[in-house]
Amino acid sequence: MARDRRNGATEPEYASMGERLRRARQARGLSLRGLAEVLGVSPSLISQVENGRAKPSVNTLYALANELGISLDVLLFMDTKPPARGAAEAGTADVAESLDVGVPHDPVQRAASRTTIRLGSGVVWERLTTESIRDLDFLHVTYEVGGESSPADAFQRHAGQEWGYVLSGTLTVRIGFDEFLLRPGDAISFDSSTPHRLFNAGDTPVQAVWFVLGRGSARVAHR
Amino acid sequence: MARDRRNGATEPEYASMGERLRRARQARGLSLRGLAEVLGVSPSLISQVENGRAKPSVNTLYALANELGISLDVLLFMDTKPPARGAAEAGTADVAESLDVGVPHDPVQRAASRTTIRLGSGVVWERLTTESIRDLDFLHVTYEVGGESSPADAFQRHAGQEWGYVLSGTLTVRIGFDEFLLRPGDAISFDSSTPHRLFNAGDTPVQAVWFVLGRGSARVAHR
DNA sequence: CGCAACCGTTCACTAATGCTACACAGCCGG
DNA sequence: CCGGCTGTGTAGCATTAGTGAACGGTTGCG
Repeated sequence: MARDRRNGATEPEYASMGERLRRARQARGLSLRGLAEVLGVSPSLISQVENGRAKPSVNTLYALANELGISLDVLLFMDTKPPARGAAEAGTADVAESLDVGVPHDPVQRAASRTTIRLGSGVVWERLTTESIRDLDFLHVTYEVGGESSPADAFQRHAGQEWGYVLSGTLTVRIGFDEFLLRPGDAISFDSSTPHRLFNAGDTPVQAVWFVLGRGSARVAHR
Repeated sequence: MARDRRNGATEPEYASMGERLRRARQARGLSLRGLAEVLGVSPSLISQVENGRAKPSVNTLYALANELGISLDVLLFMDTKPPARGAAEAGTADVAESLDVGVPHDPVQRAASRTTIRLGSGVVWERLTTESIRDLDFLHVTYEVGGESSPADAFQRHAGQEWGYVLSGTLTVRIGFDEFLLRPGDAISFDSSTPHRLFNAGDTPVQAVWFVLGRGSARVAHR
């Protein structure tokens, strides 16, 4: 009979799912009873689910994911998912842990009063934080028409990872041997150690929000 | 005042979920009975699920998604269906798009195909990365008019730090006892362990890019 | 030191429902 | 007419998701 599965598990691993749920809940500072009341279920149910002793219904699982803002896919498929490459797994946890240095006095950086750096080749960086932070850049970037992060024959390569979101214009990104065209609303994330080059091949300026992590040190030391 | 917290609001739309399932199955050329046998369930169950007459258990839903290679997020969260961009043929294009969820190693997250999570209180999260990453969220956030990250009397509090950039609308941010009004172009960064609450007190939706780091890593000390 | 108010965990019971079995209607080629 | 395929409804049973009360462990206050 074809009853047994060839593709391995047909059943989610409720144990690890419970752990992920627990961590998500605790990260939100929610108590077991508090979350239970919001969802309209009993606290014991959530406890049992988190400990893998009970399997929630789709309704409650949905509500759970919804309330905690967590993806159902990572919740259920985490173990069977293909491994992430590059930017994904590359020690973001370490970076995050060592980042607790320094909380800015003024959290708000107004659009009008940004610190601006004009780079040579048609690129403008505007800092989106009120003070500079070690190993972290939160930037508003403008690529003038023809602007480029580096000459056509020279690629950037540095430590860290970066994430970008294009506000307007069309930004061309080369990462390794791959080339991507980012239009407004598109986002990108990649490991900065992969040679990359960003330029504006369009006919309107490109504006984007950029987030660079761990640029300074080879690998942010932890602990 | 928050909306009804108890029941109702947090429930997947089984009707549209059934439609997506049906199209995914048909796109694979699977008959109802054929799929049923592979999964080890009865054909009538699948028929009922596809017609929204029955709610599957987590087990069968998982097996279903697994076998059809479809994402649980697009399956359950109703508004995850991205509008086809320049689609040639309606039916097949839709199905094809919803089926290629497993695109691996793509650094680019297109605006049209973001994974979307609709939170209860007028807040929509759209993931700006192609895969979910531990301890890191890169998000496009929408606060509907009156939308709020948490009820007026409940503040968020979790591990990590976050950075935000407002694209449009006016976002009110309360951090501890301070309140800030963010207009388009303004940015903010703060420690997530400080109680905070974000809401849209304006009369237009707020759109923002958000970056959260280390949400799941360390647990916040409890008082 | 109580005492209270939280926290999460356990366990037996039951109300709810996921699922099956079976019968049914429609369509096609022989 | 078949025999085989498609998907559909219904009745009912077996499973289980969910409850509520009790438990032990911390924390903080008077």
